[in-house]
Amino acid sequence: MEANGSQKTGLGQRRQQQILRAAENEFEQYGFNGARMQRIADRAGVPKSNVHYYFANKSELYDAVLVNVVALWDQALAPIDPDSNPTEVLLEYVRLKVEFTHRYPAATRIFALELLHGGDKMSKRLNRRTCQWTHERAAEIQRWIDRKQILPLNPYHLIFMIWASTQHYAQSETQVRAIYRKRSLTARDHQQWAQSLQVMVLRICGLENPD
Amino acid sequence: MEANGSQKTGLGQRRQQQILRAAENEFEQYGFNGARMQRIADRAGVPKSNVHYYFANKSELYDAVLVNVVALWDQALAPIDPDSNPTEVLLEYVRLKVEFTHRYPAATRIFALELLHGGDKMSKRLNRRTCQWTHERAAEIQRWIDRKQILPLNPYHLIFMIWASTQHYAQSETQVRAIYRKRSLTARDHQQWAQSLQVMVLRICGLENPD
DNA sequence: CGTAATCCTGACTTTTTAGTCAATTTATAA
DNA sequence: TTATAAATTGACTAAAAAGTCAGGATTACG
Repeated sequence: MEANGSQKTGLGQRRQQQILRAAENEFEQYGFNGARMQRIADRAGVPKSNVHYYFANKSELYDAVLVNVVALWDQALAPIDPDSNPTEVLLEYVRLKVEFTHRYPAATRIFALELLHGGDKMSKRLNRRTCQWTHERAAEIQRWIDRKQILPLNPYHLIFMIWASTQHYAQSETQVRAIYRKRSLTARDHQQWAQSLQVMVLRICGLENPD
Repeated sequence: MEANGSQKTGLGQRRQQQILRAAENEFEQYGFNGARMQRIADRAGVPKSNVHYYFANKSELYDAVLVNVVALWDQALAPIDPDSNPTEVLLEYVRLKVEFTHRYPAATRIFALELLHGGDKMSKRLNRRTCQWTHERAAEIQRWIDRKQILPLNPYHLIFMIWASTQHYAQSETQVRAIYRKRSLTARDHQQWAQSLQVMVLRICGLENPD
């Protein structure tokens, strides 16, 4: 009768995933407090009690969604070859970050919502990883500055600027759409945004070669 | 008995403001759905029924809060002398925007929350004003480019980058604090952020004079 | 004063929503 | 085939929150 990790059939697993996806959309759109168990059930096409069969309560369901979100973020932090030169690293990172935002808008928005609400429910683990990643990256940037490979600047501020900007199309999509008078933002819109951001970052670092 | 705009005494007006401020904090912290009328009453130090005396229901109270937020935003959009040169305009705008974010964190976060939720409740009026302002500013930037006063770039993207970055300290305060290992962000933190952003924007536009 | 308008409030009702449970169906595997 | 576990579900309960209201207190003002 219990559900906690004791699914035997693949069918149960699939149903659980189906509910999880429905929940992700609901939480993205309404946030934790605005989300309704009934609507999540409706989205998943199952009765509400079936949702409770797999997830004891709303918090547990939200936590399960956050696990996915956090896993995605971990992945987004992962790469970047330390042997590359500053230009390559920066271009690649901006491109990846914009692509991520475009590909996982739900995860991006849920993350943003969590931060706005103080990130209490966000796992401590992610926080530690993010901080560590940031300090390492900042140190790397500082090394570039020391070696005169890029213009001097506050490394943390460069990282913040990239984060803030890359997420902008997801976080403020409404505003951007209103200004462009568009119903939705296409892959092309995101590509152009990525390109502009790349140019900006290179100019900030004095890396643009004007040919 | 009715309250709608029929206050005679200044005392009633003051009480209404007091409730409005309490509501602003509550909505900032919990969002519309997470906000509780009881907690708003507690914050304001009055019984719940007194809140209902001034605001018929939660939505009406939220709308009243949004009116203030929108008014602040209007104000933030207002200035900028068209006769100034690009450098002056950009420096001043970045400084103003960061200062605004620091001075009115509640308004900034409520606005961000609204955008994340699609901005349905945000007045159409603000939207039109914002769009108009943006198009005017973009045209102005385009003129600078045409006259070779600044390097070529997508004017809208420059505006988005400034918006996204200037708001970052309010929207992702949790993350920034975690990285800096600080309990709160001071005026000094914001000043330094403003300065960094100013340098970045100037470099993006090719306006930095390295003396 | 007096009285009328405004303001205030505790106790209440209503609505919404999360969460439970017993009964039933469906799948699994000996 | 049949015993057992897993999955499903409608009808229910409990809790939380919004919202109402009658009557009391306070204030403005002639």
